[in-house]
Order: sequence, then structure tokens, then C-alpha cells
Amino acid sequence: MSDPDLTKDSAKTRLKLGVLQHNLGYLMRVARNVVTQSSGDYVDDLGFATGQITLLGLIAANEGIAQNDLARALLMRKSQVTGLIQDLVARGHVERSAQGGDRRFNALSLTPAGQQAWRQARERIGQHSASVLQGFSDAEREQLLRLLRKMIATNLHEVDFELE
Amino acid sequence: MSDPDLTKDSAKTRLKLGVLQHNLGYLMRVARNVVTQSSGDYVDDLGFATGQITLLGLIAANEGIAQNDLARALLMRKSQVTGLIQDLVARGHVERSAQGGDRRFNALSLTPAGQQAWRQARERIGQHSASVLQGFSDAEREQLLRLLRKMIATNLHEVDFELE
DNA sequence: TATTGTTATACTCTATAACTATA
DNA sequence: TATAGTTATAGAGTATAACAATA
Repeated sequence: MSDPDLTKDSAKTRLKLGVLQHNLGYLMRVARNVVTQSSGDYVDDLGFATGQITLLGLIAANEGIAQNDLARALLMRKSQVTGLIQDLVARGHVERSAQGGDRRFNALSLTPAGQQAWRQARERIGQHSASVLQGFSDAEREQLLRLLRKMIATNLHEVDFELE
Repeated sequence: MSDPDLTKDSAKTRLKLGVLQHNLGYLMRVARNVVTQSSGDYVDDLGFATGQITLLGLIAANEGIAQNDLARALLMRKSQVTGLIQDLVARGHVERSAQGGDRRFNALSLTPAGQQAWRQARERIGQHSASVLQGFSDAEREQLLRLLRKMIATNLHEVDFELE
């Protein structure tokens, strides 16, 4: 991602973090920016909107899931999920099969094309993840992911995550 | 933060993460949402826009810093920093004193009122940080923050973070 | 020619609420 | 009365580029 705005200055900015180095909000803000800004290099050409790859992955792991459950799992609004899923349906990646019992919700699943797209996207986000964590030892990498999962699990009370 | 959209269902959504449980992008996305959505409970009444508290903290730790250096440190656009700083100046928290040497950039510093505001905000974001990490041991907490700092430092090449 | 900072503009993402259809 | 999902709309956040002043 070439960035004409950020200065290509060779001199590094020296910066003190002060108390912010112990603050989760600050560190998560910058870390999030690090991750999202570098992700473009890996997935932009696939043409997915933000969040759509994640939706594919969750549907792949949870065949027949309802949209509201996706919204809860991602802390997204259901209206937001509606738009993203509608686009995935229009592009032939996802299909909504009306559930036998409760006709209010749609059971979501991936079409063959959607499974193919997910396989490709999965490869890419794996590369991206490895790239951002290049300097990390295996233990550090697993530790970071584990602590993020713990943070999510202890704060997202509506969802019961099933880990392998 | 009461949320009329998210369902207050007592039944938990059971969800498999699949390969996403090992993916940094997914975990950072949800973790970020966990943090930002809960932060409102702690800082909304202070009336700051997103990012402004962080700017106060960085200026407090780096008296005389330039706006572009703040932008680099936060992976923000300089135009975005302009707007946020202008508002902080208008509210009397930050002042721009033209630097003797290079008259292109403004050396930023906190006014007495800004220092007071930062002390209050610092207290709040500390409480928020502790709240999100309630279930963590001291070792886990410090480990998570350390790994986030490492992730930022190894990916933000333009900035040289000075830790204590 | 390059950098700091401003402005204007457009775009993406997120939030709110009213609505339907089902239960 | 409550839930799943849709729609419309507004707002917050971010991106792009042209510009002035200075180096």
C-alpha cells in the first residue's frame, strides 16, 4: 500500500509513550491501524469489503448460522451484517436457505464458489498474519493470539466461543 | 453503553471460530470492537472525539512535538490530526507555539487546563483498561501489553519508541 | 525540490430507528 | 410482546489531493 501522505522521511521520529505504554486503549488503537493498513497489500485485490472475509470464515465454521448471531459474534450491527451478506449473496458466495422450523431467520451457508473464495482468502489472511508477526517467536505468537481470545471471551458475554 | 440493537437474549450464541482463532486480523477486529465499545462508558462524558485523548497523552509525554510526528506515531493522516488539534486548541487544552528555528511546524504543548484534562482522562482510561482486562493475572496483563508494543514497534518503521 | 500544516472533498464504516414478518 | 431481518438515514472516521508557507 503506497501512501503518498505519510512522509517518506528517513529520519525516525523519536517518541516517548509515557503512561500510554501501559494503556490498552492506546495500544489497541495503534495496533489495529498497523493491522488494517497492512492488510490491504494482501486482500485488496480480492474485492471484499471490510468484514466480509471474516463473515465467510465464520459461516464456513458454522454452517446454518443466523445473521444476528454473526452480528453478536463480531460486535457489528445487524443492519451492517445485512448489507455485507446481501452483497456476498449477490456475488454468489453465500446462500440463505430458509430454515424449516423458524421462518424468521435464514440459515447461511457457503456456495461452492464461496468455499473456493474462502480458501483463497484464508491463504491471504494467513500470510498477512504471519507478516505482521514476523519478528515473533512461535511462543510469543501463540501467546498474543491466546490473550486476545481471552480478552474477547471475557468481554463478549453473549457469545460462547468454542475452541479446538 | 446501553445498546438497543444488540439483542438482550439470555441464551448464549455458541460459535466455532475455526481457523479464525489463529488469525490476527479477525482477533484484532473483534478485540478492537470490544475495547472501543466499552470505552464509551468511561470517557464519553468528557466530550473528546476519538483519538483526542491519545493526542493529549502523547503531547504530555513529548512537549513540543510536531503534528506530523503525532500522525506518524498513530498511523493517522496529518489532515486528521489538524482537525483534532484545532478542536483541542479551540477548547483551550493545547497551544501551538511557533518554534524558533523551523517556522514550518508548530511545537505543541498542553495548557494548564489541558494538563488538568489529561490527568482526568488518564484516570478514566486506566479504569477502562483495568475493566477490560479484569480476568487477567498481572503477568498476563503485562504480557499482552508487551506483545502489542512489540507488534507496533516492529511494524511502524518510521517511529522509534522510547520506553521506560 | 521537499516538508509542515491547512483545506476541501469524497468515501467507508458505524449507529439509530422505524419497519415487516414471524413467533 | 419479543425476535430476525430489512431499509433509510445520519454521523463518525478515514483517505486523497491540491494548496500556502517555509526550508
